[in-house]
Amino acid sequence: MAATLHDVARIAGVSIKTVSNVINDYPHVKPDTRARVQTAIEELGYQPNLSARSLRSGLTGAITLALPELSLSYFAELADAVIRAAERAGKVVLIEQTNGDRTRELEVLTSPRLKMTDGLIFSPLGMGMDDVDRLEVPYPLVLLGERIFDGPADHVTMRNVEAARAATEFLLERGRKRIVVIGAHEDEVIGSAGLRLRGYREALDAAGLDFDPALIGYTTLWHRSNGATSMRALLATGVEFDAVFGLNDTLALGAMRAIQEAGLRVPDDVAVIGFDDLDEAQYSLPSLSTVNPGRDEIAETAVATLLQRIGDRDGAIGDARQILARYEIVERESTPPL
Amino acid sequence: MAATLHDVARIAGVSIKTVSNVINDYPHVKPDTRARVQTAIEELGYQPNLSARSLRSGLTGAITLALPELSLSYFAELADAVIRAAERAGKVVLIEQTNGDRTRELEVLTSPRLKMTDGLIFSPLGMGMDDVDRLEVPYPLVLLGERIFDGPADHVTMRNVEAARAATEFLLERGRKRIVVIGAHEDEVIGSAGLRLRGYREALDAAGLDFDPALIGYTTLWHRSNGATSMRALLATGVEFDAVFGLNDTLALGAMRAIQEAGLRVPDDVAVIGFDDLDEAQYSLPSLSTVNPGRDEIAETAVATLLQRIGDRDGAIGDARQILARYEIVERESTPPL
DNA sequence: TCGAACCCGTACAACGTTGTAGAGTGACGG
DNA sequence: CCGTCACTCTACAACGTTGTACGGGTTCGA
Repeated sequence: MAATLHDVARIAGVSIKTVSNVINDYPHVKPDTRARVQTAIEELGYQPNLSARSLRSGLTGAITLALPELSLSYFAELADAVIRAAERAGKVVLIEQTNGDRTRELEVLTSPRLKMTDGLIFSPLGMGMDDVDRLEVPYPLVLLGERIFDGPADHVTMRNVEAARAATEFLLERGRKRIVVIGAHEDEVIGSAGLRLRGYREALDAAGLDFDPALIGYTTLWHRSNGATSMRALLATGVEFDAVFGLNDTLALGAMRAIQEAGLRVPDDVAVIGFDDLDEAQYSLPSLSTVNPGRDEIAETAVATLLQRIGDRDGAIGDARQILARYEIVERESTPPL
Repeated sequence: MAATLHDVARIAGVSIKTVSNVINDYPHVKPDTRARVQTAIEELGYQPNLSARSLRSGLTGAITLALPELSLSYFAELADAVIRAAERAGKVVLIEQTNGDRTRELEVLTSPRLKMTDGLIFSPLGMGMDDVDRLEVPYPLVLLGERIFDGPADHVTMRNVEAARAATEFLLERGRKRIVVIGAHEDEVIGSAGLRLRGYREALDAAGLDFDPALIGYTTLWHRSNGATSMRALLATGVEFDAVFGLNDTLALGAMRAIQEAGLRVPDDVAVIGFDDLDEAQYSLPSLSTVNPGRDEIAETAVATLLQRIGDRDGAIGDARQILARYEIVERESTPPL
């Protein structure tokens, strides 16, 4: 059986509270008492019982990260970044997968399992603005993503509209005029698809170009195969274009494959840009230009914000905050200069 | 503040133990008492305090999964599968990243943070056979991977040698005779690289072909760029070959890119096969044939085995077991039939 | 020399839960 | 009519930790 404070105390010949004081670096302990206790601790290989500590303190030292699924590279890389940020703060991360399913997401928000941790970083995909009040929860919560805005919780996200506009302008500056979009969602206003499409339209407007609905490829899911399928469908319509903006990298990579299959060359005939800056974007053929939406910054900020809320037991921080990460265009082979 | 058993008991007019009995479905509770308690529970929105329950029971209902990093697709997909399997059993998963660093791995094995969970599923990359006794730990442990065999813990893994042999034979059957290997490790005997290379050699032997060291590409890391670099180096030697066996999918995808850059065609000039059956293998151009090493089965078995050990407090199960998953060749465009 | 101030350590209670022991009630058989 | 048994519920202790309150000792200045 694992050693407890009592065991250590008995061996060191002190009270359990003194042992506790040594462990928690309480200053008023005589050096030789401290040494005696330390020796006993090492001798027994004592490690504190975290359940007992949690019960006493009300804190666990863990946080939950709820996201759609780790098989999606974007979320895997996000989880990686969150775990690293948490570790730097001495916290540990528990992961829940929702599959982007609204019901499951709502479940997670009220799951008793959350009580195993001190707070939640939540990246919903199925919930929408109608569910905004479900975010009114009795524990610290930081929201990610672009499904819900102006909710009752701190929200850390990316500059979707500006970044998408910048990506589009990046193509326009390189002489491309007919830019296909892959991954649009019908009638969506917010959500990654809606916002990024808005950025695209803003860039066209600013350049005095007309928006051509024939250039928009719709697909609900954002897997690579969806990018390829959507692109093939557009190619089949015979519409003319000289560039593609994939609303995320996997779509762009799928689209790039379809373009090449059709005998067109990237980037000579068609320039391609993605969004997310996944690791694999640098290894495609040709390597994929993309938008780095500040994922590491988002993870870092989300963890820091959550820990602040956890530490702030009397609500000194105040209302929900909106925090936006910096984005950056990453130029690679798929978008050559003029 | 959150409600406790005391609050519920007061409202329902019973003792806290009766409430506890209702919650734990203890049979001898009068129906109307039960109903009264249920009502009180719902009225207060009572949820049990898991820290207290853990303290009392010694179990947390969580397990730790320690792996190199989630940014590597293989491990992201493994984590996904482990989380799903755990969830089916009502358990939750906490993830630790080691970066495949030996020191960090040894740290994780003795980290106090492990006490937050009931057991560990451990996939080391830096540790080796010399560290085998470090696996003698005072908590339930299931080992994954091929760094350590015949250790003191249950071990769930894939049939590396057989599967690699099957992949090689698959190429041989399709008329390929000079098969490059990408991803070998100098002088490695076990480890994924060592075992898969052994399978490759066994297939050659069985076919009466000589092993040609000129066909082996060495690279320590298994990222896509390493596959590309290693392949370029081999191309530069001018050695002749008609197929490539990437010791994992990312290497194979990187190698495929380098082959295509060099003006060779896949699969006409060079057939390519990988190992792991990552999601992305089906979306490359051409799509990549590969070995499905039974990842889902490994995850499922690892969780089941760990939970057995956790439930087995008096050591009834006995010695460490070795469990091997079934593999399967996945045929795609990169390896056309004869 | 004495009180104040500080240092070091202890005892006890409490966090919220569940196991154990046992008390009270009613039914039933002898 | 009494003992037994099954049922329902309660009181209490315990899991291992830390906060609070306090007691005895030393040191220092007046």
